[in-house]
Amino acid sequence: MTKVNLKMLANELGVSISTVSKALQDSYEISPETKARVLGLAKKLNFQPNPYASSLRRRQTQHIAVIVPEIANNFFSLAINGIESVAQEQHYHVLIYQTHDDDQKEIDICQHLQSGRTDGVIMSVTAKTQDYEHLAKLNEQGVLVVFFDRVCHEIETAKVTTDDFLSGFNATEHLIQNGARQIAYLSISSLLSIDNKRKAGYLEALHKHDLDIQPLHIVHCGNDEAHAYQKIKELLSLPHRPDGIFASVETLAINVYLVCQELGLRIPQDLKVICFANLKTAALLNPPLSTITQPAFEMGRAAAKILFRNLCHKNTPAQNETIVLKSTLVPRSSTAKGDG
Amino acid sequence: MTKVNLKMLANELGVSISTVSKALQDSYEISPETKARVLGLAKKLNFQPNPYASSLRRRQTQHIAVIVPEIANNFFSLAINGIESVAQEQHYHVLIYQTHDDDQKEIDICQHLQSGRTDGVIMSVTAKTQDYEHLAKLNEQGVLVVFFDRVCHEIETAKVTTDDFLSGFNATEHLIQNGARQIAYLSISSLLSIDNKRKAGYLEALHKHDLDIQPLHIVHCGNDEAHAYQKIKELLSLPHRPDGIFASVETLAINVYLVCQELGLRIPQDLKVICFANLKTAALLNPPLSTITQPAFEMGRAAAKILFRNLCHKNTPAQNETIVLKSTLVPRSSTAKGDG
DNA sequence: CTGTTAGCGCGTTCAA
DNA sequence: TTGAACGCGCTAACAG
Repeated sequence: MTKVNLKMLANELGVSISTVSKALQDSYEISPETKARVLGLAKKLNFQPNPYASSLRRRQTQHIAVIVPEIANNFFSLAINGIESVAQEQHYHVLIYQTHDDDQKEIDICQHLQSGRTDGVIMSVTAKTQDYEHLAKLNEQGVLVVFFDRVCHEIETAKVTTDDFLSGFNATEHLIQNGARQIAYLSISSLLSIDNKRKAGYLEALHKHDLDIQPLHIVHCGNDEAHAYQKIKELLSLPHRPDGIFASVETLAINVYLVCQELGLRIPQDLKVICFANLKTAALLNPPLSTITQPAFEMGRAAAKILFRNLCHKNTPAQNETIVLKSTLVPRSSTAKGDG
Repeated sequence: MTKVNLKMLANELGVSISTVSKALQDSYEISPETKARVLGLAKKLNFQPNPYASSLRRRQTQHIAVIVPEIANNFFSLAINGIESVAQEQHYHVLIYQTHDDDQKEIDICQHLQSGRTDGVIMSVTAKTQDYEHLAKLNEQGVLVVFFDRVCHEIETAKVTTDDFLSGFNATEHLIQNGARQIAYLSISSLLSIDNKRKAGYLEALHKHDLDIQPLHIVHCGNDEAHAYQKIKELLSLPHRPDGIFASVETLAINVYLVCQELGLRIPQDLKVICFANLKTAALLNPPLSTITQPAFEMGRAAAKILFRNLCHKNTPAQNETIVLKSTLVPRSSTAKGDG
């Protein structure tokens, strides 16, 4: 385990350090013969330049950071998958951080990332993030930021989202077309723009179809699973129980499903349900639920691509456009594969 | 965006660079007053030491790498969650790499990680990994390696697994006790030790109960989803169709479920099924399947803890024990929440 | 208690 | 075409 570095290679070959360095970078100032000798020995000794020395000198870390509320989540893990796939192509390395939806943790992480550990950050904010200073500061420090899904509109930077208003509208209309009249909306946080947009779409659909808005039918479930379960149970135990539910994220949908099992409510006979969910999860649900699926993998890839584009043209002004991808609504009739 | 570094702080305060450095590390050789001044200015200017300069000098990267086949997988994402939680406690940073079960990609990644980018690696090997040189080399280069779940027994290092033989045995016996006699085993790869151990447990259970082993009932499904689906469909279309199935990983279980839907096979009337699966996924399946759940999060935490323990005592010989955690078998009677 | 000095390993001038 | 020298920002040995 002897250190193999530039100096060592140089000694071995009887040339100078800078010659080796240049040869390894295929510089035009080095003769083909020396290049060959250097590359030969480097291969043989399995030389890898020290990334941190390189970073220090070149002022480029080759690292990007991904900050998400939770890794063990169908949406976010798929998005990370997409990000990682682009990073590999670019020979970049991906650092992962999770906030567990704790805004203080988000602040700590961002604070740390001002150290220059990464060239860029791809993130989805916490459901509790109200203060944007830590995000603004990252930008100021020259760390490129790209938001995806849970974006922060107050910061001027690139963003990748889906068409949440339209999805919310379509989802709600889908329920209406299937006969629901008392439709509830399950929210995680009114601080999240995605949540608000989906809710706005929901309200718009109710409005269009002249349906009343029941304040009791807009339920803030939060992130805590047990709490969400309880809230949903209360909702479905109301005297004027809704006959339709729009769950704005997958975890809530699963809780709806579980509560229905407990209360003995049949889907879709007693309750029409539509939810945001990953395709694979959706395939498992039985009785089947209509679902809206976000292109999580593609969102990750898109976010990473913008980041790298901006990294490459660091001198020119960054492209701060918002990319909006389409979610897809998959209707499922419970009759298709019923086993009753 | 002026650089704030040690030199800048030193100039500003009229002291030397090393004084600032030591003060920031709360060294005993610095007077309380100067410490206060230094810390004061550092806070004010929001100084963060450059991590790469630090790493270079201290020969410690503060990075660990996690290599898994797939991030978007219930088991692995939970394990990463566990790893990340320990890393945050230790002020370490987690680099993520996925192989997509491509052994060449695994080799490339390990090759790269010999550069000294990380102090340690936590990994689950590919289903195609046969050659262990790249893993051995990592070890030789002083990069600590800890395997979890898909371990490589040929390399002498710490490992975290679950009791796969016993789980396989119990799973199979569970099916037998529920009346199955022709039990099939769905494998992903005979190169994986976990797969082989589960299969060994399965065979042992058949043996104990004097049941014949049908070669056609041991099916290598591989990693490709479509291929697995096809294989399972063929299995369930055999003239002597099995009346029980043991799926060795979650993704295969889901395919069993889907094939049953397509072929109109009822679980458990026509087919008893048991599978390895995440608890949340298991809760969704309807009709319910009996499942075996690995403590993925705890496995991740355990692996990370061993790694950090070994990192702290880098001089003393590393602890290369194998930690074996327990999986839990959750039987599910289809009568509990039937809706037929 | 503080400062001077010497690297960590690499990339990049500028001379030769 | 090559090499000597410097510095990225930081830590650590040693002097004062």
